[in-house]
Amino acid sequence: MVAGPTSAGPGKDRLRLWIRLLRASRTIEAELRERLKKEFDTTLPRFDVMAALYRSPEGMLMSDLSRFLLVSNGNVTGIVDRLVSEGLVMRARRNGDRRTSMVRLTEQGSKSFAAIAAAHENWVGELLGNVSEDEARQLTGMLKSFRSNWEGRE
Amino acid sequence: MVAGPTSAGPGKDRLRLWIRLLRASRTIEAELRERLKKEFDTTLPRFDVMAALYRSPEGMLMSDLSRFLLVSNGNVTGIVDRLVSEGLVMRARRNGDRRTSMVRLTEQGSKSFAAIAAAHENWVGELLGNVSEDEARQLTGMLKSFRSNWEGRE
DNA sequence: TTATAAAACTTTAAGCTTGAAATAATGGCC
DNA sequence: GGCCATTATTTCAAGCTTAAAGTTTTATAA
Repeated sequence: MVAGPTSAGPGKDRLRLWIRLLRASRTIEAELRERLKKEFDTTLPRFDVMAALYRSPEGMLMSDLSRFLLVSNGNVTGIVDRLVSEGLVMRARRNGDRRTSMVRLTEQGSKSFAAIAAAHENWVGELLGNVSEDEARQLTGMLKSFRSNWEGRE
Repeated sequence: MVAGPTSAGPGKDRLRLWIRLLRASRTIEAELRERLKKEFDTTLPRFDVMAALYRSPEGMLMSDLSRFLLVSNGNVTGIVDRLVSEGLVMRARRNGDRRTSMVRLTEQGSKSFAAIAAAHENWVGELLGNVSEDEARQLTGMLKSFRSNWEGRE
């Protein structure tokens, strides 16, 4: 979805907006992915999972992770598997329900993430450098405002 | 990159903006992907390639496609291979340079794309329904304005 | 010329991603 | 208790994606 509208007409402005939105996020995403790889030998999906877990020290269910990250269940399984094998994440069995397990960062994972997150924030600040903090707040508000349109869809 | 900032401080507003941008585009992208699959049995990457080719009836080089779509060379090879095997796209040998070939839509591909693109535009109009055309133009302008920051970075 | 570098692609290995099917455990309900 | 739907997760096949290595062709230039 990176190409432009193929003709003129009503509704084209929204299509243009969508295309710009997509190009912007893809460009930034590609740059962040590359830096995560080069500087920390990790990936964006791993970073995403660790970021989610960092916010929930008590842990998260696989389905929580999947819902929060907007990706499929099976996807999360694979990423968590790899993080576990790297010692950054652990699955804790639960007494109540043997179908589920709480996933949380190990101590090593938590330390590791804190370092990456700091760099990550600086990168984003740099990549969005010519958006003033005011503009950033304004844009964020606009994005928030039209979020309601698809909220709860997925 | 879907999680929120892990603490407060300067630069946080840009991080919040980035996270909202990413969530917005991922949500819309997921919805479009699902509809492309259900309604037309195709995928977003295929649609992207076809959209690019539709704009260039004379054809595009693989490297043009790759640059335009912001994806790697090898990636485009695979997608075009599949589109060729489906009869939607063709590689035309060139006399001048035997390393390259012009990739373009077949007649079937062109017809097929036109139908999908019409639906696609309606979907985007619907998903961004509560952004007025005015707001859309305004947001588009803002996104364009801070594009210069990473322009040409790739 | 004829090496040698550069350009355009393709191939490969590893990982990400989805949707669908399979497993396993739980929670009603008779 | 025993059946049955539901829930939570994993597995699977197919396709997407990248970076890096490999191939073929073209351009440079000594």
